[in-house]
Amino acid sequence: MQKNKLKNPFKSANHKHKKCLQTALAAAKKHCDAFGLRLTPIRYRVLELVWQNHAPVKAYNILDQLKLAKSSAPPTVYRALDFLKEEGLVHKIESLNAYIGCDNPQEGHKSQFFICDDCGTVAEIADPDIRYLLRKKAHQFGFKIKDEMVEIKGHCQECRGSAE
Amino acid sequence: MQKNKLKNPFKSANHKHKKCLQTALAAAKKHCDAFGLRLTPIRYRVLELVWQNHAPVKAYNILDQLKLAKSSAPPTVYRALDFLKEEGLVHKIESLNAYIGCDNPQEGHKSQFFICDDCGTVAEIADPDIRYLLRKKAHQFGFKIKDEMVEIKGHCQECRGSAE
DNA sequence: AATGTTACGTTATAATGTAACATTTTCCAT
DNA sequence: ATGGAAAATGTTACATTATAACGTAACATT
Ligand SMILES: [Zn+2]
Ligand SMILES: [Zn+2]
Ligand SMILES: [Zn+2]
Ligand SMILES: [Zn+2]
Repeated sequence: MQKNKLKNPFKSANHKHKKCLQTALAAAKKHCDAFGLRLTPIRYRVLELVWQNHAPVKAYNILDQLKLAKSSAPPTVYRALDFLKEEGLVHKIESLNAYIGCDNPQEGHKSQFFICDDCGTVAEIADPDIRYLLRKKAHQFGFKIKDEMVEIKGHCQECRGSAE
Repeated sequence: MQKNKLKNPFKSANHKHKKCLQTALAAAKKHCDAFGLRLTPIRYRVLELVWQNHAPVKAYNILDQLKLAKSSAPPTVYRALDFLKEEGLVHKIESLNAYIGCDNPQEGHKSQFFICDDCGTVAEIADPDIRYLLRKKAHQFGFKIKDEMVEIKGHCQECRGSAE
């Protein structure tokens, strides 16, 4: 197993989040342009709302915020989320029924999530060692992997520090 | 990384499932006896229904089957499931919102699940290599793991064989 | 018997997610 | 440019999953 260097994927509490948001929105535009996909106003707005921070956002929370501008119904949100998921621009955190923006849409969509139970922040990593090991294990009993969900709950470094 | 031998954790389609059921129920009784816990008729019945096969069972499916005997409501099922989860006798498959009996309640409750999209069968493994790797990765950025969800979707050996 | 504790019953409702169909907008070939 | 197909959105209704709140029953301890 090779050494894959891993810097802390958690964002510090005082990072400049506006930059995260802008980067994500720009990357989404670029992605959709490149593939001839339509990042419509609704989709763009939903993506923006998913990216309001690094904690997962619930579909009905997004819906409430859409309603502030104009009357909307659940399918509006779920359609936009489905599109964004499909394109790897957001991920669903299954254990929370909530959605989070993808850091790195271009590099494939199989990631692992570390979720801080204290601050709610989620860190996404796409670690080749983990994926390799899962594939190796699956191979041992003839299982062919199509999709992977790895969601790890616990306490992030910042929250552990401040808890003492 | 040591070699952990891994036999196929999937049950073949024609295995003697009555035995799985009996073993699980006996293990549950033993566990509850040992810890002074009450495996009441409702809890026992719900466990039995969770174990009707090796595919995850939905709460409202269990509820429907309880209703055949007597009028029941959602809290009845969810309370029983909560108890059984707490004791590691069943697991919730988060990506399916469904429940499955635990093969091996005594050895801790952190497992990985391999889910066949074709036959619905779920295999549970408790692989130390996977857990070790996740802990190692988490440690690299100061994350303290409290809970782990690893749910892998794909096609089991039997279904792959018959698909050709 | 009185008390505390755990489990269960019951009703209502919250939270999450889809089906189905009508309407509008966009795209693109003529 | 323009008509028709395809894609996206609007709208209503509904399905599914889960919990809150409150009361009662069963069981154990004193
Ligand atoms: Zn940020
Ligand atoms: Zn934290
Ligand atoms: Zn079996
Ligand atoms: Zn299968």
